[in-house]
Amino acid sequence: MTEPLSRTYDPAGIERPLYQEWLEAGYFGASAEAVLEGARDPYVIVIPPPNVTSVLHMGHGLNNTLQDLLIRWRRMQGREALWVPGTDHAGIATQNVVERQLAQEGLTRQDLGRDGFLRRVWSWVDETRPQIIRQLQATGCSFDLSRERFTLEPELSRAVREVFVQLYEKGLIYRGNYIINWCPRCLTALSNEEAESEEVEGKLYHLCYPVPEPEHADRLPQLADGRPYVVVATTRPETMLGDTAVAVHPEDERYAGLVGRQVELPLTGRRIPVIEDDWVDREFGSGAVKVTPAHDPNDFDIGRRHHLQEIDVLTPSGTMSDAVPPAFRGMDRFEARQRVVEALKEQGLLHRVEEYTHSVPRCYRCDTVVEPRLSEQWFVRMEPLARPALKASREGQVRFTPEHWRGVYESWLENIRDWCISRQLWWGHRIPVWYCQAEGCHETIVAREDPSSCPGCGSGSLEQDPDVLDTWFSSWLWPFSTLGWPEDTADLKAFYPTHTLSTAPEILFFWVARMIMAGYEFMGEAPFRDVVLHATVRDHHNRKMSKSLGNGIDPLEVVERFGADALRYTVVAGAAVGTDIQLNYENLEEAFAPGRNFSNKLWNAGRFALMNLGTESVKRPEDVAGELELADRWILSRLSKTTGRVDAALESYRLHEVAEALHAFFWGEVADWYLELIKPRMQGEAGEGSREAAKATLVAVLDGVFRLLHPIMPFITEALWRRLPCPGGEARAPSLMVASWPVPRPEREDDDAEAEMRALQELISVVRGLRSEYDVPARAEVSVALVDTPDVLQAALATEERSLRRLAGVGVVEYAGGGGDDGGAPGGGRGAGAHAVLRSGAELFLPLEELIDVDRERERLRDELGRIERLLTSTRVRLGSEQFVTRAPAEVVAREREKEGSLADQRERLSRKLEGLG
RNA sequence: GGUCGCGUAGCUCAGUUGGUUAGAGCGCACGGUUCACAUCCGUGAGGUCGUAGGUUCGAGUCCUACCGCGACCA
Repeated sequence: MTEPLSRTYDPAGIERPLYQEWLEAGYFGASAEAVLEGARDPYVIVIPPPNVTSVLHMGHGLNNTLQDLLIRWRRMQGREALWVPGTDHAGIATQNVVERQLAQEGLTRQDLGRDGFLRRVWSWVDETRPQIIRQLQATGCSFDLSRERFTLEPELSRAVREVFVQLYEKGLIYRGNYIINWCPRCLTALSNEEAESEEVEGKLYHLCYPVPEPEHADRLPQLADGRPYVVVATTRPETMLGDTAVAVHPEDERYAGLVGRQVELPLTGRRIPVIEDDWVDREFGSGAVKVTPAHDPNDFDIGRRHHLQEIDVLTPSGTMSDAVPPAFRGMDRFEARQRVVEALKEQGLLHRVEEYTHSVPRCYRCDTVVEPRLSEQWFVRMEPLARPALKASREGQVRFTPEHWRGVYESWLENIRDWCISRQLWWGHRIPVWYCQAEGCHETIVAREDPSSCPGCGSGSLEQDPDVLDTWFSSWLWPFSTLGWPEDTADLKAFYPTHTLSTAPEILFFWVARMIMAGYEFMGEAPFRDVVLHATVRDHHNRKMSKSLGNGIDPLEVVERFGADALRYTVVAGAAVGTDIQLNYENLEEAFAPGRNFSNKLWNAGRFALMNLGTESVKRPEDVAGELELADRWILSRLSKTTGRVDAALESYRLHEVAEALHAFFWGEVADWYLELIKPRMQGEAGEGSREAAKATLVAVLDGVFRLLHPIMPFITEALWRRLPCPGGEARAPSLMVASWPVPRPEREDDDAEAEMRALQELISVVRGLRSEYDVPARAEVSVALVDTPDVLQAALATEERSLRRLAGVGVVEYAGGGGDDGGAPGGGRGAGAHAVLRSGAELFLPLEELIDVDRERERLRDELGRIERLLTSTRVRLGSEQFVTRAPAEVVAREREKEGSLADQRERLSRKLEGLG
């Protein structure tokens, strides 16, 4: 690709061919041999596998940009960089999507049967998987496609089965009847993490349970018919049909006589015991609690402690079961709620109803209200797995960015609960458990290979557990299953443990914590060193982007309209550590303006530079050291310092700072100043030596800044970089992707040059400001007179006076020694004009006889004087304090004294000028 | 209810261990287009850094309380 650069920036035109070229050149691939032979240090990231259900959203756009940035940076540093791509089978979500498709054809999954349904899902997934990879590629992802993985492929399924069997054999997997979260729409159990709580304004119903033996209840209130009663409160009145006790605190005197007696459970004709349990909060409501062991986790615990009956009043689809009185059977749970309340009211047993804000758990895949429900499921005992994962964080083997997530992670592990891993779905890893069907044999077989007969009785009549495993039960193995585990592969040896995991904070528990546990359990060490929790992408109303709100942004549309580089730059620059990123989905032009504008600037400035450089050979700055001018020394110094800053920011994952530093350098220094300063030199107006020095410097600077920018904006930088002339005809890497990462060059850092340039920039800016202030016509030249020009500025002007003329529209420049009577207005400046005092101390006068408004000038100078005086006062107050002088570091005091001197001088000069105006 | 985070320019946000005259992008206003770029150039307006105390020679930065917002866990 070396045809001439197009006049306007055309992202599609450069991105597609470049990506193809990189792919074919094999730059994305990593070699295990290179690592095992000790030739290179590995740097490894495994992708958080996108769900096969989803088209890419901006969360992916952001996260994969961050990963690609890190991978490209480390690759350029010479590390053997491996980024493992892949996708996740996403059990519930995928099954839901395909079932919805079937529904449109009037079919259910039962119509197709298990095998037929799975074939259908596979054929759909076979389309979406490559689609997702293609979408990621469009954003420039440089992952190693030869290592692409899918959680449900045979190799990874083998890892899942191995893990299940190992944990079962260690006694860490068990099956039992416990309270789980049940989605009545998906008809499956969910883990606690999959039931997402949402605050709602609901109601708290206070119900009356009559006490049939009044002699023990003299402290209780009485119903109209004289019966005493106990009040219990609930947000789910329909569950009262499954109550099997009322619990009170053992030390609650109000109910002392009642413990061990019974109360009537309304509507059911049942009587239930009053029990005592420490768990009850005496302060909450009446202090008495209804206990529904089959439908509430806390009640379940109480129930087990007191051996209470567990009555399941719901069917799997959320209707009332046969365990309730006939009047309610078959009724939907929410209708039953109303009917129970009405019935209680009729009987005078509804004490009161209060507005109440509480949280309601919903299914994270379909948003249906989840029911806590007693059910027989498979669980992982988590406490032993959590211990090393907790230690890893406490001792720093695993680090979090931003750091505060560490606390969130640790507190989750400290209060870990067992993990319900069975799902009543078809799409997923089938649980490797078989039950012997032979008469009298109750053998349960857990096996790596499908068994053909029962090891207990020899019967061939085996039935496999119909359920599948939680999707996360495969995802938690991802960092090593993708590398070939349980085989002891070269990849595993070379690339495990990985280095950085970048993901969204919302899956810290679901995924990150469990991966760390699995890493220690099966590999003996953490799966990665650094966990980067990135920003959440929100819309301009600060709402999370979601499909249901319709406020999402399609990254592909952004890539098509503005380019992958623009997308990447925008999200990197927008996502500061620890903050969210806001993007307006209704106005993509505005939302992606930062990246779009910067891409365009890079293109145009780069194209301009290349045009000027032409095709002649160039030298290295070191080869023309004697010819380097102020601007050259300055920009080389700035490049070195920017390189150091970018490096430090990358090392500590302050990625937005990388973008910011490079934007400020390229646009604010290279394009706005350096390119402007060297325009005449490039034309040869200052002689051949000057031209060569400018060219050598320009090439060195562009080479450096393109390398530094490449991880963020790989396409534009590559397109421009490969057209740069090679200094001294040296060989250059075939692609910027595999060019070396720049290091700071301390020998090029030049504080004098920087100070001189600062003085020159200030002068030019002030002249421009005064021109603008007094509406000097754009093309009119002004004269300037300078008094008491300090050395730095003098030095700058000695070589750059022509730049002052050109960049500030200045004709005549006069210098004067200052002091004396002609004070603020030397030489031709005796008439009216604009005055300024520079920070460096120089006085500036612009004769503007026709344009000047003396009153306005006076006011302007007074404002400036006021500002300087305020600063001077605060500086003097500080310096006047002996405490400050003695206690503050000498360096700070010196700086303060210097400031005082400069401010006092500025004040002096400004007041003289004011007096001069009369 | 518990834990944590956040309140800096009209908007979105930087501001690394307390120490240059508090910054950027977007937006806005004014001026500018023959030769890199109007996705641009130049200039400018706009901030008592949520409120009140405290620690300190010195606080946007540390501490406490309060107000407002958010997240996670119950």
